[in-house]
Amino acid sequence: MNKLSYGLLSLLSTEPMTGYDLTSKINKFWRSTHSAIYPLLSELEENKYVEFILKKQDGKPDKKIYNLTVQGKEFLRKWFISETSDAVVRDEMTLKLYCIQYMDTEAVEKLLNELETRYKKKIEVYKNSIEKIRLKFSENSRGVPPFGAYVLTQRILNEAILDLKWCDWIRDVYKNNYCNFLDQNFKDEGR
Amino acid sequence: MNKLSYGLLSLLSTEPMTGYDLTSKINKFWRSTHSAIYPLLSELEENKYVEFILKKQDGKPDKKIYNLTVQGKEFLRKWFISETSDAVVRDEMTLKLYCIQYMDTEAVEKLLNELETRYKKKIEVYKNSIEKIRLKFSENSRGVPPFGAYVLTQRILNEAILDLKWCDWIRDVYKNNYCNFLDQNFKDEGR
DNA sequence: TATGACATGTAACATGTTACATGATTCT
DNA sequence: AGAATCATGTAACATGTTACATGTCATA
Repeated sequence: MNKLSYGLLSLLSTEPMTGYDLTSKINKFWRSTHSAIYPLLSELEENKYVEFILKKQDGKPDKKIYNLTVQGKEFLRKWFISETSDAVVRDEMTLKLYCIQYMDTEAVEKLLNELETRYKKKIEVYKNSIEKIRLKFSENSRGVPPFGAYVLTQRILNEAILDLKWCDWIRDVYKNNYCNFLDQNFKDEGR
Repeated sequence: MNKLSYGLLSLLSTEPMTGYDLTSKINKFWRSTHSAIYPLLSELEENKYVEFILKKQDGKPDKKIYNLTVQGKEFLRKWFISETSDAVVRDEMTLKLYCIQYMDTEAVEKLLNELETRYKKKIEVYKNSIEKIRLKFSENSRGVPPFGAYVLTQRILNEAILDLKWCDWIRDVYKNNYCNFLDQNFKDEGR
């Protein structure tokens, strides 16, 4: 089983959704595209872990609203308590920073500015996401509270805030002639 | 060009290395395996971005010690100042946490314990890595100081420390009957 | 009038992982 | 005695990305 398939079941445990919805929701936590998701949904359906009801629309293609089956729920539970595999992280930024001392100051400045802009934007986006979850839940308290999405969004926000501080730290150490960088510890004062 | 290829050039900018060395070093920041790296190294060599000298050994296969060429250095610089693509993150843990409110307390406890153990171990490992960099540099000050590896290692350590606090926070909110989770903000007191 | 959201799907290509293959030396 | 480290490589398979394909409606 593809890990992404479990992810789809996981999202469907909170509410019935279309492949389109799944694509946009899962992308906040797990990089993927609709081209990967639609075939997996078909496979899950063949294996009777999900089923869908067709909702006819005009103008747009008909919607397939997927839902977990009983087998899907059992399957989800088994996976949940099974061993969790390590995170796969591939961030081009890290590859670039590895050769930072090989590059001239101008190039380094450019990269650090790019990173800071990125993290600032991320912080804004995910702060808004949390606000949205808050609002949605206080508006209509029926339905299951999106606890999973909430804690995961909070994690991404935490990380982005920390990364921004880290950028600042790098700039400091770099400016202080990084040859004595070992004397300059990272200090996180919290928030 | 494959991103990983740039990563190999980036590592080689700090010192000449074998494919074996590259595999172990890059894996701290970018998930990959030797089966992907060796073919890319051959490709880089064909394109004259790297060259190697053969070091004969007995018992073990001969070593190929790779080094950047002038073209490789130019190529590295161009990449460094080009736009950086977004990080690809795929962490099974996040997929599991999404359906946390769907699972029973026992299963949730099991997962949170697993995560905490993992983060604690990571913190230890990367604290040691930083110590090693420190020691290595204070011992022999010849050679380029590994500034890139240092700041990247620090970042991973930061993240693991934060994730551990985050786990703690989740447990708190979860125990307090997570239905009113929206009143419970994550607070990072720093360290 | 062009872009983006909605909505589903396939095909071609690129990339990544696991297993196969070999084999000495050192540590537990 | 068995596992880990060193050291390189290939083959088969799994997975992921980009481009192709279609078409309406709302917004800028």
